[in-house]
Amino acid sequence: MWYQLPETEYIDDPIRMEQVAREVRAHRRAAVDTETTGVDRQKDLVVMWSICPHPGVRYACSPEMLKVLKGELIDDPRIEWDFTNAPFDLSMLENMGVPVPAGPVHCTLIMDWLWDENRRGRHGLKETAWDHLKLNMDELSTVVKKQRGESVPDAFARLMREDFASAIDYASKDAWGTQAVHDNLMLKLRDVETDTGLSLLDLYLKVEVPYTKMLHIMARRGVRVAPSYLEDLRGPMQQELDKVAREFARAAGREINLNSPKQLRDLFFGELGWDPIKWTKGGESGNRQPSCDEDTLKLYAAQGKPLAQVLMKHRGIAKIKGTYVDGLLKHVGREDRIYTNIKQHGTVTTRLSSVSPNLTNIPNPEDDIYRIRDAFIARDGHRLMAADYKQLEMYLLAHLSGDVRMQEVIHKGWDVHMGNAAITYGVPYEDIVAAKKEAGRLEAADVPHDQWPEEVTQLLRYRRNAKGVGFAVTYGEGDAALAEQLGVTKQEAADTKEELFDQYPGLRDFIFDTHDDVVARGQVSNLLGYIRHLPEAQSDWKGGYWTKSGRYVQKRPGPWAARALRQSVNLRVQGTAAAVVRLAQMFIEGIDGYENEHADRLRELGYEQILQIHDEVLAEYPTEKGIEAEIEKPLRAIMEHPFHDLPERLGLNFRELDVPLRIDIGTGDTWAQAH
DNA sequence: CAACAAGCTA
DNA sequence: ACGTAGCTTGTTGG
Ligand SMILES: Nc1ccn([C@H]2C[C@H](O)[C@@H](COP(=O)(O)OP(=O)(O)OP(=O)(O)O)O2)c(=O)n1
Ligand SMILES: [Mg+2]
Ligand SMILES: [Mn+2]
Repeated sequence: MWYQLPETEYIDDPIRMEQVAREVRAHRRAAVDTETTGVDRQKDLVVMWSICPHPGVRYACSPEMLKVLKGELIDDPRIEWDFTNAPFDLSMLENMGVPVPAGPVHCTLIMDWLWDENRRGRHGLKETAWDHLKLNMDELSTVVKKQRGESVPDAFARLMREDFASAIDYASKDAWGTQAVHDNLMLKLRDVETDTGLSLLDLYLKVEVPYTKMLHIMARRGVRVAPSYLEDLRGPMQQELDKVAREFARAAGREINLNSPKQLRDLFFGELGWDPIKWTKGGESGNRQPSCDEDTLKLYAAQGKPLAQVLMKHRGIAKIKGTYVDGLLKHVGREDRIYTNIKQHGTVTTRLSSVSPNLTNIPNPEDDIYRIRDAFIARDGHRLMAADYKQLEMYLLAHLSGDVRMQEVIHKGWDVHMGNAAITYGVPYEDIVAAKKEAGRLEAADVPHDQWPEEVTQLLRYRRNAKGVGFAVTYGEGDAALAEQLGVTKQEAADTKEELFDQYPGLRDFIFDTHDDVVARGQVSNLLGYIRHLPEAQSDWKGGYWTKSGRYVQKRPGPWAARALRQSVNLRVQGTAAAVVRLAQMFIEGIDGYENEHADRLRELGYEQILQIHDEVLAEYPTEKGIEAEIEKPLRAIMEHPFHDLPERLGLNFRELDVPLRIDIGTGDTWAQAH
């Protein structure tokens, strides 16, 4: 069935709008798009909106007509809503007093991402309408000549004044296009069967659709910060920066922009004749230059070069100030809260991403001297609770690989990262266990971190480094890089790697099996069936032929294929971790289809999740005596058993993994304390 | 404006 | 020849 683009109709009459509402109810669906005063999700308002209940019509409506949407449609659980970038439009509608719809919320960005995760940057309406349907969506700039420095919303507002007919035509086309792309992608997703036997449409409808709404609800809550905490850091940091820059200029004999890698490179490796130690990646152009990064500076600092020492100091401060002090303050909005934009389609592994600002890379308090996470606090009368999975991807590796030794270690409650630390750094496992225990005691006694015994800090650092080593090695790190990371010779690094893999022989098999699979099929998937396409695993191979002199040249992956092989292993684990957290978050929220008694209890207790940091859920809860123990019960029940109803929910035949899942819970007045 | 280097997180 | 997955800042050179 194919429809021409219908004529547009402008609706500004409640009686006519009621008729449109009847059409929506009859079709039980509508695509909606909003034109707004700006792109601030907390503040901006709707200046015109469009609705499309079926391909034969398209309406542009005045803001007043939202009363009918609100009064008659939005609370009807049978009506399904289609958007392109649902969280944006839902926010704008909420700003106009229209609540979150009771029915399913679809988003073509998510559909297109699920269809092909590698279309990054091309999931938008213009691109999908063209790529899937050869539909040409107007750029606003072709309808109205955008003036210099004018934003899209401003240009649309001007169009409304200068050429109203074009404005309603442009606006209603987006709702119509959204509907068309939605319908097309529904069919495409339906026809892809995944490795678990589910179709992509199953995953979309049963997991992604409710998740869109859940994430929107969470994102609207925002996260409170103490602006004064950050503001108080500014002055001292700037003074320190200035002081350090003067020291550098004195030692160098002239003024240098310490933020300019190029000026520094000319000074160090040109003028001063230092030997380059590392080279930059050279990016797309492959233009590799001597590097001035921290690793390099460390080496020269250790040789007693004051320029390197001073520059390192500058770097540490500049980064934190630019990104986390000045940067975060720019994003503080209503009620001293930061509202990050959470992208459900932000990664190729089904993890989330967080932008403007990114709240998934706030410095870890363990070695952040400015304790930026202390600026993150709860609303009045509340505290923060962080729940972070223990060694999540190691646990999942144990399950996915079936490695008996790793499963045994986990069943006994031992810590895989500590075990790896013991091997890598040659310290007794028991000492690291004891250090962690001691750290818990010190934390409870409110002893400041800089007063902890050096021994304890060091042992904890071993665990953290071993975490990095363990994942790096599993995901394909080479001997040279590991040698660099550990500060040992290449041979020693190779031996350490051997020893780590020998602990868990099943890991090698898991890695090679995954490689074989991705080479054979050009794609891999996580435990639920979510797909990652890796065509380079099939194309970029070298060798496999006989030379003229009769020698066989072994087949080996080229650089692109080798990369795809590493990515394939990582996807199966990281992607499964993302699934664990997705399901847990929806059970916590008790969102559409994920209603459960634990969620009811959490709601009753006033528990509200406000952030996800990949394997951590951060939440606010009311300050009441003994409430933590009450929250912990349902929270653990949910997070440690995310697959408990998978047979009923998705028809998959397991409820638990071969290993348990465990979480660490921490609470405090600040995010730093909650860790 | 895009490309790049650097550095922060999981 | 390269652990994976991200985002933001500041400089540079068109
Ligand atoms: N350098 C790193 C750090 C983390 N991760 C991935 C794997 C981890 O399992 C997951 C979560 O990060 P955590 O810091 O929470 O690490 P773990 O959950 O493994 O350990 P912990 O018990 O300390 O939480 O992110 C990774 O791939 N590479
Ligand atoms: Mg974590
Ligand atoms: Mn964790």
